[in-house]
Amino acid sequence: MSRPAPIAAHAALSPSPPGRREAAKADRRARILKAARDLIRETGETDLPMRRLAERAGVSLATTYNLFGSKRAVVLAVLEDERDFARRLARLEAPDSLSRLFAAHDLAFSYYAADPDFYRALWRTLLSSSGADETGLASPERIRETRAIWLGLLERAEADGWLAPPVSRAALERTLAQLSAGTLLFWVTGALATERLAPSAGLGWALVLLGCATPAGAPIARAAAARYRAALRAVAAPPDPPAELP
Amino acid sequence: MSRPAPIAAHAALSPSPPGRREAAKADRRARILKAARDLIRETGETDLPMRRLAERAGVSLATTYNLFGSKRAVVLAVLEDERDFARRLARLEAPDSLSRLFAAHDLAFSYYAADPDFYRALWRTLLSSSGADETGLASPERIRETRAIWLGLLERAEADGWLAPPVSRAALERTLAQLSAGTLLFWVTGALATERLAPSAGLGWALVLLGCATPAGAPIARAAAARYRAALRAVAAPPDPPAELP
DNA sequence: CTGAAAACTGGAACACGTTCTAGACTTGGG
DNA sequence: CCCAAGTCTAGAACGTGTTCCAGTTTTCAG
Repeated sequence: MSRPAPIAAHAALSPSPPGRREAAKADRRARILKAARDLIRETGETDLPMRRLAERAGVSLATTYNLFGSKRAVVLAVLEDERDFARRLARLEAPDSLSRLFAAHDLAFSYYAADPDFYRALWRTLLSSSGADETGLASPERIRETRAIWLGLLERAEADGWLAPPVSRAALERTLAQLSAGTLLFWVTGALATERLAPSAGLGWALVLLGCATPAGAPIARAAAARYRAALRAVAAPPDPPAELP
Repeated sequence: MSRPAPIAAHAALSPSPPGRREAAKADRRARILKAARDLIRETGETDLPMRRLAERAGVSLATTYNLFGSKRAVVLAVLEDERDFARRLARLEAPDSLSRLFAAHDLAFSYYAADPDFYRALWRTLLSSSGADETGLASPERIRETRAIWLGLLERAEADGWLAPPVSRAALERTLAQLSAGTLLFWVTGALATERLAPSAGLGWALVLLGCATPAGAPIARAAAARYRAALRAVAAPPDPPAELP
């Protein structure tokens, strides 16, 4: 009647039943993910067709749909595998907890600048099939995990006396997330050049945090805003409003 | 089997070449747009299939692709037809030019609250095909037009001494646009309930504008933030796990 | 009035995501 | 060792958006 529930991401970690069957399954999963990464990296802008993906992974098309439930799930898994944000954040140094917030932001967006075509293709595919099921833009675990990271950074900056937001910390985090998402959306749809992506998002963050800063924190936020503005000015070329009307 | 000939009644609206050919073309365009509106409104969540759209409009499938270039273009035209934002903005009253900015924001988002399913389906379709060509999320004219409106409102608030942004007015406008887009994206992907859409976006605006406010303007922005926060609290139940990006 | 250009029409075709079925294979328990 | 359950495979099928073609109708110009 119904397809067996797709295996949860990172299921290969469960150590309980080593069984040969599970091992083979995990291997197939890994092969599919690798094939997806390679295909996107090779074809650049093209979005990976499922049939070619299965062929490349040495696996049947039906198997791909058995292991992941949809193309969306494959891309999501690739995207979540690709980033070790938490680890790199841990060894990130900053003069104070407010600057650390901006440093974390820069780190988060550095991935896109490092491999724009790859991530653009990924996000494009993700957006293209966002309406099918009710799933959002990331897996629930990843969302919870990421939120916790940002909330922790905000809490620290607040405790250190840099921030005194007029709204709840959760609401502030949400605003920052929406700002990032919107900037990313502009970038994915071609309304924002890659070199302007991180500064543009950072400028938004600086303005929001400036609105939440204590008198002590305000200069730091203002300095961040100035820094991002300078970065934007350095690539001042008009960000090509997409051409149409033939 | 012959289809009734296209009616050419009172088609003398176009100024330059009234020609019967152009009139018939415009009539077909209008029929297609009306069919699209009706189909989305009826089927709700379903995205309109092009074949049924053509059939409903009494037009061949090929004709639809001749007049609009793609499904995306049809949806875009529907979306831009549906809104008379500029006109309603003109007769919008507010105690001061900063409050007027918030009132304009509320007006912009009121459309979505009034007909959520319709607009959600529209945006979903728009996002689904955003990667095909290089076009962004709106037509260039519409983008220019809308930007001009917001820039005008910001300029007025600045001239009246409510705002003193540490960045250019254009950058501020861009930040607000990205914030709105991100909030809208969360809503479209189901990460944000309809009742929380406008307050959530408004809260972001309030925080950003608070960061750009003069001492005179700060209380107004803070009051707006409090108002949006109250609205959010009124529908406090977090309906679904929030999506998050970076 | 006549011919040519323009626009529309029906229909086939392609590539895609997704689902389904029937058969073949592997694995693990008895 | 053997069998039942689980899994994979090949392939067809459906509904998409989009393109293309041949044939027909409609309009406009001379």
